Amino acid sequence: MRKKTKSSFQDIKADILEKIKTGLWSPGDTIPGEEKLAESYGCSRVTVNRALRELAETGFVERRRKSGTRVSEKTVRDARLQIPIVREEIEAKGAKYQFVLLDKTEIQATDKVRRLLGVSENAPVLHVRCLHLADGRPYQYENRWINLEKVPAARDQTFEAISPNEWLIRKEPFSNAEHTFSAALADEETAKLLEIEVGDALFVVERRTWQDDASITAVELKFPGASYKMTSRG
Amino acid sequence: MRKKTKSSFQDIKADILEKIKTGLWSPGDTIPGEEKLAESYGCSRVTVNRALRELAETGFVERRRKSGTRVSEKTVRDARLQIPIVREEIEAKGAKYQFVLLDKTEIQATDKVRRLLGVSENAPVLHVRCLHLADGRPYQYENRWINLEKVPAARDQTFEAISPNEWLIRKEPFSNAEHTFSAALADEETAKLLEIEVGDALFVVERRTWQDDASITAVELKFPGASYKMTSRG
DNA sequence: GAGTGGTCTAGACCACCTG
DNA sequence: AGGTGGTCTAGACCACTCA
Repeated sequence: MRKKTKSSFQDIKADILEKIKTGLWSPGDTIPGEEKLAESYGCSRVTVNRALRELAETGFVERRRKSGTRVSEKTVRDARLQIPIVREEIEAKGAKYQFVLLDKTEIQATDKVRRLLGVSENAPVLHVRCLHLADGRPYQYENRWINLEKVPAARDQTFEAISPNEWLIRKEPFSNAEHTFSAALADEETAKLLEIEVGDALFVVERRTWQDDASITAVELKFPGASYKMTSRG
Repeated sequence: MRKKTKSSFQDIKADILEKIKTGLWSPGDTIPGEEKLAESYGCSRVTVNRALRELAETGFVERRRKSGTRVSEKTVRDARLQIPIVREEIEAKGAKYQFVLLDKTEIQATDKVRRLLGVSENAPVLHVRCLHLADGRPYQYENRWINLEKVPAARDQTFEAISPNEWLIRKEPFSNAEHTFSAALADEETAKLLEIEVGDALFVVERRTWQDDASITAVELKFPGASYKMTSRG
């Protein structure tokens, strides 16, 4: 005899999560199969499947054919980080956004750049440096290399009306990225540009962007460390 | 007349993504409804639904009842960041992990701590400081506050065999966290502990953890900035 | 009110993994 | 070889939201 309680996959998901959180099902335990759960919840197997699939996506359980579904021995934590566009970040604070193109030079890939972009020797690369301002004060120093083999149109862009970042996002909207965060000390040039002291703390973001294994751009972003924070919830 | 091509939701997902990436469907465009797509792919509507649902979860499209599915005007990027446990991070590098408990004191919440933990005045808080070592060298300095109202058992823990972090994870495995990353300069105490110079760069992670709106712990982690990097792909 | 996505069902077949 | 999850189908009803 079935329970006639109406259940959606969300209720089932919540119920299973509850059992895990309270420790009724502990990490490492194998939980009942879809068929059994479907019967006990009085719903079809597909509904249970969806609940379990989503719990697996979130990392609460691990599923394998034949051996069944287990509660994860969760150790590493996944956090979702939103990397904002500088302009939006500044405007969100109610400040006025401006940016200044410092220079734009076509170069041949040096060793460092070749490593960053993964391009071959002597590949044409556009080096762009600019400064982003919030209410007229330096906010971020951007040091960027663009792979001209992949994005030749960048050569003809002045980057006066639109920043390289936004231009690239518009041009190649769907790419993969790798972000690296670190801390460093301001050297003389950076200090001057950001109007801070030599030796002040910098928060550094390095981003490499590619599409279909071909590198598009690599960028180094430096923020005055005393004021900048990046936050993620989850 | 239907195409008889066999399609799984993954193929459909890939096909739609392709149409978006090549610009055939541009940001802002409304794409055909599930019914139409199902017909053109020669599959059932549920299959198309799953493909679209997953694309919506990833942020490529936005869906609304009645008005349909649109290609996102994607601006901010979501990156998945994995915050490792120190011990696992060190061991993954092939180094030997050790940790030293510096001190452990029960205090009454100061203003700073009250703000971090969101507890009331004079709430009992455990302040723990420790140092994590890789191959005997300082790797991370941990400054932690634990809400004793929520985790009274922490009072009786010596934190000699197991670090506060791992103990808490075992005790309260499913909690929410907020991470904040920033850069700072080493003060005298931190420099001494991490065996670096005063004024060297520090990479700072602050994490606040809570469960059901009740704060469990807040921690400040400091790494020598010259060597530490945190990377996310996606 | 009507159109679109959101979800459910029952039954089926497949694919993978483990014993 | 058999058990478990993975996916598909056809049809159905619901819920939201826009006009």
